[in-house]
Order: sequence, then C-alpha cells, then structure tokens
Amino acid sequence: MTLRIHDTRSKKKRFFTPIKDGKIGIYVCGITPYSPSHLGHARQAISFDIITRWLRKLGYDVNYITNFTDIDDKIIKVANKEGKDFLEIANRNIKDYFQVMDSLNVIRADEYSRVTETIPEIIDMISILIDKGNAYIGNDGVYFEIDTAPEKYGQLTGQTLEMVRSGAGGRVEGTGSGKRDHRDFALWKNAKENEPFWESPWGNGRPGWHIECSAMSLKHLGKEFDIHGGGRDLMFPHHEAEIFQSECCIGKENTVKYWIHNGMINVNGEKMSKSLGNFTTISETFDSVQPLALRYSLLNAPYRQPIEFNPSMLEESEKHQERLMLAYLGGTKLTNANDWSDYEFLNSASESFCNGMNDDFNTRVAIVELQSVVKKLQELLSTNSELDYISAIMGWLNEYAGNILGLIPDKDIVNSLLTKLDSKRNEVSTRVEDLLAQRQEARGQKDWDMADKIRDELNSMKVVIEDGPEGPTWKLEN
RNA sequence: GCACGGAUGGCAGAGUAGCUAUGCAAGGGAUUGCAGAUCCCUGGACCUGGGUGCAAAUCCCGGUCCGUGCUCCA
Repeated sequence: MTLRIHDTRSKKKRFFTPIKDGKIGIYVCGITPYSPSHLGHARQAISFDIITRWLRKLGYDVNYITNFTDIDDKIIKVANKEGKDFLEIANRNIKDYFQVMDSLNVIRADEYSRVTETIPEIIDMISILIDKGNAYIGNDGVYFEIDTAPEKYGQLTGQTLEMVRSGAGGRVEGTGSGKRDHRDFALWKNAKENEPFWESPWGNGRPGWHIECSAMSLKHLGKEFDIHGGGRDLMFPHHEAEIFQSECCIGKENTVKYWIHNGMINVNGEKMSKSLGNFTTISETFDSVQPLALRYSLLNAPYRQPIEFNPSMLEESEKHQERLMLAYLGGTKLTNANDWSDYEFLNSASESFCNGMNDDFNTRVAIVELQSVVKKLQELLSTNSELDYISAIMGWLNEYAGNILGLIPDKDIVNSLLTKLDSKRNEVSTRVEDLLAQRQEARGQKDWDMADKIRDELNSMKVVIEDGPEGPTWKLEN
C-alpha cells in the first residue's frame, strides 16, 4: 500500500508523490511565543513529528522547516506589561517550547526559522507584490489587495468573496485603517510609538501576520514544495493569505502540493485556545502525567480528528504507556533486540501498522497493533520462555513503538532507568527479602493478620508484592 | 447567517457495502488466604426519516444535533 495524504485543498485523500524524486520539503506554521505552550501546540508538534518520522521511514529525504513568529502584537503587549524587551519574552517562551517538546520526544525540525531573522526576505517579497500591483501602500502600512486575485479566494475553506463581503455573520471589521477593502490584509505595519521596528522602503515598521510564512517557506524550501502544514484554525485567514502572497509573488499556482491540517484539542466540546482561556499548558500536564503518556493520548486518535481532553483520557493513556514501559523494560533485562521476520504474528502486525500509517498517518490503527504486540510480550514474559521470540518483539518495538511512534525513551534513558531501578532495588533488597521471609512464615502458619501487616509495611517502603504460583515477587513502585 | 467537518456500545475510538475492531469501564471465570499483576470468557453500538443495492454503520437525498472557520489562534 502506498501513502495517501488528505489534502485540505482538494478535500480528499490523494496518493502521495513528491515534486522531486526522493526528496520532500515540508513547512509547518509554528507558534507565536507570547505564552508557555499549551496542549494544542503539543498536538500540532506531535502530529507533524509523526508525519516526518513516517516519511523518513518510507525512505524520503525530508527537509522539515517550521518557525517562530517572534514579533507580533501579543508579544509586544506582554513585553510592555512586564517592562521587558519583546525578544526576551519570545526567547523565554521558545525555551519552554523546546523543553516540553523534547520531553514529548518530538524530534527537532531541521530549521526553526524566526521572523526577526527573515526581515530582508520579507521586505523583498512585499516589494515584488507592490511592483506587480497586488499590494498597495496605505497610510498605516502596506496591504495586499484581494481584488487583484479574486480567483484565489476560498482555496482551503470554500468561502467566496461575496460571502465574506456580504457580512461574515455581522463581524466584519470596518476598513478603519488604511485598507481599501475590509478583506485586504496587512503585509507591513507601520510602527506606532514605543514599538520595535525595522527600516523599510515604506517607513519603519514590522511584518504583518501572514507574510512571514510565505517568506520563510520560500527562503528555505524554494518556490514550490511538497507539504504545508498547520493547525486547522490557521486555514483561514492565515493559509489563504499565504496562497495569495506566495502565488502572486512567485507567479505560479499550487506552489504547495499538499496542505495538511491537524485537528484541535477540545475541552467540554469546545476548542482549547488561549483566547477562550480554557487551555492547559503542557508543563502543567506533566504534573499529573508522564510526558510519553501524554504523547500516547495524542496519538490515540488520527491527527485530523478533534480530541476531547479530560483527566480520564490521560489516566487511560498513562495505564497503556506504563504497561508498554514495564513490558519493554522486562524484555530489555532478558535479552537484546533482534530481527523479527521469522515471526508471522509480528509480520502481520507490521503490515497492519504500516497500512494504517499509509492511510493518512492513522496512528490509532498503529496503536491497536502496538497494543496487541505488547500483550504478546507480557504473555511471554509471564512464562519467562521463548527468549528468541521476546528478542524479536523487542526489535519490533524498537522500530514501531520507538522510531515511529516515539513512545520509547532513548536507550540511555532506558538504561539509566534500569540501573536506577536496580540500585534502588539493591538498596532495599536485604530488608525486603527479610520481611518477605517473615511474611512467608506467617502465611505458612495462616497468620493472615501478620502477613498483611508485613505487606503494609513493605507497601510503605514503596515495595509492591505480587504473590504468584512460584512464591511472591516484588517490585518497586516508580 | 454562510463555509467546512462530525454524529458508532457507559466512555474513548477505528471501520467507504457482506466477515469479532480495539482499549478503558462493567459482569463472570482461572490463579490467590485476601489483594495485586496476568490470562480466559460475556454482554452491549452504528442520530433520524426516506432512497439505491441481493446486501448499508459504510453510497444518495431530507431533517435534527454538535464542532470549527468567517476576529488573535496549533
């Protein structure tokens, strides 16, 4: 089965073929770093992390570019409020972004382009648009004139000029500013007092919201590239504005081959967003859940579906992720990872997994396969037999749960986890074995009160007892 | 209002025509003194009204409800 991708522009799943053989350019709209990252950002980052991981797995040479919009009204607002430089605010939040995304096992993009480092390219692009007659200079900035390319309206959202012209639900902003038409959008905003600015042929100012992505994708990926991504909420106006700017500037249509949009995170049926104030930051979430469990829960639905966020969904993921880790650590202790091609069960799991991923990156289908493989591993571990099979499963897990889904931490972390567990275990081992022997004696005499008392004591040492057919075993709570 | 998308068991969530999704939760069983972990089994769903088909959760039309976008947003 070959890869199919749902393309927002054509509104259907299309078989994927790159523009250039073997190479893929992908640009994803990043964040405006005016506050710490919330779960919506995690969903976006993880969605495209999975997409690039899978494209690479398919053998493509992927160039993954994303950005920080590090100058913007909201950043300025926060900066003024705190009496700090706008870049200090941006950098602080970018630092937070990297920190949480690293712990979510998001592989870093090849480039994190920044608006403040792309000003010359942005100015070039605006100049071209003015020269070509697509943009005009208003009294407070430069604007793109929609009427110069009306056929490009509604490319992603299906809206027509007339619809928006006629009312937009009564929420049309007055032209007010230097705009000729309320649908025109700013390419360059003249600086007001006490605002950061850059020099330009049109006076001191800064870029409008949409132009930076057109300029940055052009700068890093060229005039045409394969995939442009971002959150669903960016379809309009942001991505449609990009289509206007890029296509008019470059003089070509369809400069992006596939448009990919990830779904939103909902809270009580409503989109999580900064403006509604119903957001949970990623680092907050880590107080109650392991980072990889959060990752798991975000992969538990296909990237385009909305995800309803609530505590029980996190609990369930935590359970699954813990089960995966316990089984994985158990296997790691016993044997090394190995090739799995001799095992029919694992081959068919791979096949279903890959079919799911090739069907527009359906991680939910992939996770079902993962669950069945983990179950198999638990089964083998509980009987402690078939080491060859276990090592084949470990190989499978490294590839699919690790490299593709990113649910297994780095080898170093796994090893340190194991040694940490071991050393802790050694620390308490003598004492535990001693108590355990006493408990066994009590149990032999059917002195259940005594036995349970000892068990309570062990529990208070964070030691969990599991009585089995071959006597009790114990482990440390993490 | 307009555009786009969605409606599946208690919950989460796959599935574009015919065959058990899956997981969590629930119930039963194995194991156990109890507990836990693990294993086995069970029940339970396709918003609504029409249509097409031998056959529809799946395709078509109408309705209802919900979400997103139309304003900053991942």
